[in-house]
Amino acid sequence: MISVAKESDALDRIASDLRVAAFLFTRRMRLESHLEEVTDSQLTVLLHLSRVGPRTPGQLAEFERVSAPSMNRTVNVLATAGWVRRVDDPADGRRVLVEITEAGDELARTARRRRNAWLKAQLRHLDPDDRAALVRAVEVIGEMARR
Amino acid sequence: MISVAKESDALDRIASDLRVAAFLFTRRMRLESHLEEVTDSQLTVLLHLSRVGPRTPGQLAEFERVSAPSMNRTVNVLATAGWVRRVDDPADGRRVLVEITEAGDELARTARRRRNAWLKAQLRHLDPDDRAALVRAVEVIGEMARR
DNA sequence: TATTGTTATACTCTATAACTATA
DNA sequence: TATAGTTATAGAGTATAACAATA
Repeated sequence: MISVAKESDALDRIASDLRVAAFLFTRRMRLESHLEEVTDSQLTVLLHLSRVGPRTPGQLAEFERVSAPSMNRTVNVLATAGWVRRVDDPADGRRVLVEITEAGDELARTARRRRNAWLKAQLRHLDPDDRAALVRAVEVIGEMARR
Repeated sequence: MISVAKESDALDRIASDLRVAAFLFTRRMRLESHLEEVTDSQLTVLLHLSRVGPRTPGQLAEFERVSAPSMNRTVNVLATAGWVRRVDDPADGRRVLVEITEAGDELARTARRRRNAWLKAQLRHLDPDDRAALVRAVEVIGEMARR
């Protein structure tokens, strides 16, 4: 029974540390983003659209794991700013496709570079073992988040 | 020059993947927290106070990497709910200490258990190599966030 | 004058509930 | 009746600027 308790304690420790690290890391990245035109969440949607092409609001919400109204607001902001446009789906009158504009695509590229600059500088100084662990952990964390 | 470009591209890829993973993971954990009495940010402050004892609002803000007014709002919510109290520093009239109450300490313990449940279940199914990579990566990410 | 805490203000992110239009 | 999108509403988190009190 002792080993079961130890195992549970160890997992507890990892869980707490991981949660705190992810939380602080997310905040720190937002701080180091130096974005002016869009917020972090907005840029994330923009980058997704840039990579995968037009998507419905519902698909975007599911992918980003947020509610439909929440995503709708983000799309509104992006559309008002001219980074995306809504296009009616000719095959189904209920559906709408959100499409990145040329200006949006341009912005996504430059903003992504700016946003990654700080993090890349951090990664450059890691030793190879740590970097390898990080790469594997990123996959694991991503899978857990999406499972 | 090619290898320099490759290195930069590789770092770019890791940076993007890490950012997305941390972002989604944080959202997913908030979703799986099942907290009613406090939000995620509030509980984080509560747990910190529970671990390290009374701290000034300024110290809390610095530790959590948020602005002083932002932390002040969080402390206000916690104080109104009775989870913490403010105590004047007798040695320096400008300073205030934020102290967790007994009820707050009790809440912190039970809420922490509830919040970790989902994540622990995920961790339990990882194979040992992945878990080791995760542990090391958590240290690395935490250091980057706080550097 | 410098430091610590707080208030004022404004904006983003988020969710649930309700509503509209189409299938 | 079910689905997709949207609007209405409300609350939390965040920052900058301004203010108050004390050292």
